[in-house]
Amino acid sequence: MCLTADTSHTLSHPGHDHNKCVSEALGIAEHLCVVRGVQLTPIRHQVLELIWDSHKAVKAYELLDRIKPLQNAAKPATIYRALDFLIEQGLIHRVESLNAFVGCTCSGHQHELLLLICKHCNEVEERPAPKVMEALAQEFYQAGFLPHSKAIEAQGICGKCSEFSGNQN
Amino acid sequence: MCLTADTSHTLSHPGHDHNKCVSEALGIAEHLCVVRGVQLTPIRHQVLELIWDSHKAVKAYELLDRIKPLQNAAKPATIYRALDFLIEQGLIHRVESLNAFVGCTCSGHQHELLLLICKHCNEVEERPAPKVMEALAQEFYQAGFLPHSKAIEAQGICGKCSEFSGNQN
DNA sequence: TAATAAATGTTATACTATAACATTACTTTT
DNA sequence: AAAAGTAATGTTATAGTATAACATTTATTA
Repeated sequence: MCLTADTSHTLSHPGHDHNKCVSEALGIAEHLCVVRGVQLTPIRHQVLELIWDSHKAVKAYELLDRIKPLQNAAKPATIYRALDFLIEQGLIHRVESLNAFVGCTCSGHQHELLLLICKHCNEVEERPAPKVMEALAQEFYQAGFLPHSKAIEAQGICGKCSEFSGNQN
Repeated sequence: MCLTADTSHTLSHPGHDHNKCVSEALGIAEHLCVVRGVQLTPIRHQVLELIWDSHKAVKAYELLDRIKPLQNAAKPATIYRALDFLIEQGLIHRVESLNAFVGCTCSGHQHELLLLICKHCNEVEERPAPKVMEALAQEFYQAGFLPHSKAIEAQGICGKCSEFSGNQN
């Protein structure tokens, strides 16, 4: 996980075993919560699982609809509280330019990454992008700016989708 | 304008003449619209002026409230249409992490910049950050990603504010 | 067990944004 | 100048995103 160039685990490539993605992500989440002494309650676990249903960014109200069969009493606050928790713990990202949420494959490591958002397949790829982060740090220093949080997002067409449209369209 | 390290025109420093900021920004906007053959109508001009009232990011409904004395019939669509136009023309930025809008000091030059958002004074500083952009381009290339638009934002404490809190608190 | 803190339930509401269609104003063509 | 077409605005309604505030329940600690 978190290798700069190898995206085999972060995007749903043809040969990609998504069950493995999910079980890895949930396993790491469970472990981190135990270590940190915070509670990955059933609701929080379910929301995380629903987010990990795909590599696409998911909307809060979509999660609400999808959790209702499991949690009859679910209301917006139910979802937003779970999302707040998961973000705090670095288990998911908020995609600012979409008002949506996506699972984090680097939980426990670096928290702020470059997010590549494909407009075609809607999947979001995380990249640690160390050179970008370094250049940003320099820029902050020059500006005398003390960063608390970053959002570095690009929308466009991912490699997979541009291959298809390039070759077949 | 658009100098990497000189922020004298982009942030309201003590010795900052904001009238000059505004008249420059409006002058450039008027000129660009003429050159491009697009209409900077009274509503669009007023919205741009309201945004330039400060270097802070402004919310759409705040603009709506503030334009009502001038445009009695103003409704949400009035504002959002004007905002869409101004963004298209590169005259303002949408700050994704705030759902808010800020004047662009680099209109006509580079459109996608690093935005430094101060949580204390709420001002937004634009920086071209060429090294960041270069590193991003490399990263896109490595990922096989074709970017259409970027949002590169940091929230934190700006130089001005950290000086004050550092020295006086 | 009592006290405290954490999480969830519940109602209400605030805030952000767009769709859809009517009307007006401006341009271009005839 | 009249007609046709395009761009901008008016207007109503509604969809979508998010939080506040207070009640209740569950878990933790003293």
